[in-house]
Amino acid sequence: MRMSDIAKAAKISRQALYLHFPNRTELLVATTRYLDKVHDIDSKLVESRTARTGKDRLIAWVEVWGNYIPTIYGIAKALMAMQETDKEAMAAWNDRMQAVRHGCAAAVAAIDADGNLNKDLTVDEATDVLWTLQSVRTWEHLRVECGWSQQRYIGLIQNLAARTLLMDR
Amino acid sequence: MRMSDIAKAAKISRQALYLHFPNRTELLVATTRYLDKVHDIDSKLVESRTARTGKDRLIAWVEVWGNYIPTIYGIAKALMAMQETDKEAMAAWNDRMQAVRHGCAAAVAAIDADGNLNKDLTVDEATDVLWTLQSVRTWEHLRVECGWSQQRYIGLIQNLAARTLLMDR
DNA sequence: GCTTTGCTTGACACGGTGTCAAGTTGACAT
DNA sequence: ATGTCAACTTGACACCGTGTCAAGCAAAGC
Repeated sequence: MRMSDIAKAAKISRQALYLHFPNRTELLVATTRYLDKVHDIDSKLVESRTARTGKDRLIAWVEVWGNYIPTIYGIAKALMAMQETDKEAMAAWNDRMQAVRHGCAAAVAAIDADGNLNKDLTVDEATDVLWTLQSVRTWEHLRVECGWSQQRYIGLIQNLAARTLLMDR
Repeated sequence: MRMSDIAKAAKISRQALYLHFPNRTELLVATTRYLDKVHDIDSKLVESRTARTGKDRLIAWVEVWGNYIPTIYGIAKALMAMQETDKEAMAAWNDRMQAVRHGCAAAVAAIDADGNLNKDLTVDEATDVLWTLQSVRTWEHLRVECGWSQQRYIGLIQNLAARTLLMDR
């Protein structure tokens, strides 16, 4: 997606884009912010925190974030591609991914509070594992490379996360 | 890594590079082939197949491939970055990743032959899951983003793969 | 001594980003 | 109706990295 493509789609000149956004990176970042607002992701995340047990919360969290990935995937891919060259893009993307990590940490904390966390893992390790399983790259691999359905993806990650993070049943 | 950087490192002119490789993609692809040859990855993979049980084979396979990732990571990253724009780079990378998938499939088949495969998963699903856990992106996420050591990474993936693919103990 | 091979220098086209200058258009106030 | 301002347009250009082309050089092999 070049600036000229975006301009064409918006039916303005390429130069007019630069009147609104200083550069490509800021345009992409602004778009993610806009998507977050439109889809009201924050309130959905809060909902996932109302679950009673840590396990339920984990399942809910995986579903909420996992189902949000498809809506941001296009932008996410573009932003990830710019990370190598653009420091600002990197910072913006890392910032958003840290927010996801906090979601993971909250779910892990809830499990731990139940005394239900797999004893092989520290809280930090468990958070990293969940964060990795929930990453856009993992979603991309299963959905795009492996051709899985969204439903199957969600089900697998829930299963994987439960098996890995919860104490042996 | 620009062509001029590579030329400088090789102490030849940028143009001389084009006398040896038609373009950047082919240079990168040739480098992966060279690395495979130098590190003799094939024979290492064969070794991992001598393990007696499916589980042992899984553990060995995760270790062999997981420890090879660091040596190809630089090239892999460059090749992955070109996938969006360059069809040839995409084909080359996919080809190599299919080889990894075959390794995953072999390990899963060995587990299945032992009658030890998690009944929630088909052979194909199990292969996809292992392939995802073993992907360069997952390695990158844990080692670079999360700052894990190589040893911890290997241990986790072995643990995760065993917990997910093997029948409940 | 002549040819071939592998390299060099230097120039240039192309595509994409970002910048700059000058001109157009329509809304609004006076 | 006139002036002003904001939003936009067109068109040009610099920069960077890839890939191409031409001409020249230097050492090896016959």
